[in-house]
Amino acid sequence: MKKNDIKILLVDDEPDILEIVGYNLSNEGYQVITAENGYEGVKKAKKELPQLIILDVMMPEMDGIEACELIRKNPDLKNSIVTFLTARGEDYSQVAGFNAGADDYIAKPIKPKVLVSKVKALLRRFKEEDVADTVKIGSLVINRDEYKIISKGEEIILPRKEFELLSLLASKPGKVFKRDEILGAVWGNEVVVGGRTIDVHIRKLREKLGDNSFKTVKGVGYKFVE
Amino acid sequence: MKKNDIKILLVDDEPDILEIVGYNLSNEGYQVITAENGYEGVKKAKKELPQLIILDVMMPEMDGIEACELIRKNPDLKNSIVTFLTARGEDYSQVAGFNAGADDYIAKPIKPKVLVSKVKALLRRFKEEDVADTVKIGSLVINRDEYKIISKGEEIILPRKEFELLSLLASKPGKVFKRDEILGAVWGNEVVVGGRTIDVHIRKLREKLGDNSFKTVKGVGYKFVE
DNA sequence: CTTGTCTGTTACCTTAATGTTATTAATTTT
DNA sequence: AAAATTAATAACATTAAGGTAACAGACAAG
Repeated sequence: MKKNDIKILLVDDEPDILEIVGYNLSNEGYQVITAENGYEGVKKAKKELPQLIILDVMMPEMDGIEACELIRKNPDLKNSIVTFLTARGEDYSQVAGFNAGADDYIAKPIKPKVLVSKVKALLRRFKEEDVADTVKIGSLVINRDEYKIISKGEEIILPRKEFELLSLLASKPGKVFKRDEILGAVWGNEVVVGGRTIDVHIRKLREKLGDNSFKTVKGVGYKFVE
Repeated sequence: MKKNDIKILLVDDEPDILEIVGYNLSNEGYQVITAENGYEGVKKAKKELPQLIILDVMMPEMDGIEACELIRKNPDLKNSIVTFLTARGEDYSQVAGFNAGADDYIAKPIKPKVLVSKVKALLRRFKEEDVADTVKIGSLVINRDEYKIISKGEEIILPRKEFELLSLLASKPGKVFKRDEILGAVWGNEVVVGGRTIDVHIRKLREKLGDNSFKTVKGVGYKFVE
């Protein structure tokens, strides 16, 4: 997602804040939408579906807490990040804010540089969560980052060797991997293990994923098919 | 920190201002350093490392904005407070000032009493921490500034290593962190510690937060789940 | 049909990796 | 400087991953 595709909704009743913060964020290339009270903020949030919503806690019409609760109830906005602006020392609003579903808060007085870097950090986190390091083969999702497999919607945690083996076979669906290839890739070239080792691991995978995916090619090796 | 240990750098090209403001601040017990243009101001700032820098926006040689940018580039001065002196109605310089990294501004004409109380307020703020850096993951709230966390409404204070470890794992819930990744991030790349060190710290965290959050992936590492 | 080769399966064993606890060293606080 | 807290290590316990042996079954060739 390009930076100028990112919408940030800024809700505060003080025009000064809107101007300074808005200026800095626009300057960074973000698309900034503003609202002057909670009611208007929620309305614009629903319409614009911003990635990030910055809410002042104290506002006329509808305060930030209430606005946040309403935003969290909207399914379209459940992936948006909500962060509060809170005056220093307002411990209560922090707690209430988190309870209402906020992800973070920014203390006033606002320092533009801190704000911008905080916004960047929040958006980075947002992006990373969505675009995990995953590979999909049919109904199988392999996530190297989390060392886990999702097969038919079921999350499966595999031990290292099994994970590596599956990972290898699934890296080229249809290709037959010879036994030496597999040994070299999963066990390492120097390591020598018994003749039945691969079979056993294949068997465990078949057990955990349902057999149909692993085909035996006698005298040659194994392959993974969808 | 005693009041007479506090250095304030005052940069303005008008001798009148230097005198009046300087007099009032000295009277309050602050140590006042002056400079007559931006260039000289930056030079003195680097040498004296004042806690507070008051910069006039409009100056010959080098204006306040530029001076501020230079000051902000110096790591030794990153904790110093910078505030501008700006003529009333100079909206642009306010915005530009904040953008350059200023913390506040003081409008001319200067009223000594207002100035002094503003300075006091700024220095008070300086003593407190910057901006609370707090992150929420599920029912866990991590406050990097205060090195404390809130788990299930309970406030828990963790020692540094444990905090860093939790902080790392929780920064990407679900991701499996390999042992070397953890060592690199928490202990530093050069440091070599024994093989059981991570386990022990994980164990302590499990004790304090209830085990369910930390999953072991044998042969790989650990992950945090909600 | 028989035989030999190859893979599947099971149960078991070994070992590597992690968990646990106590103790010591280092650090911070008072 | 003493006390308290935290960090690291060592030593041992526990667990589960990985490997193996032994046998069963399948398949192809003769």
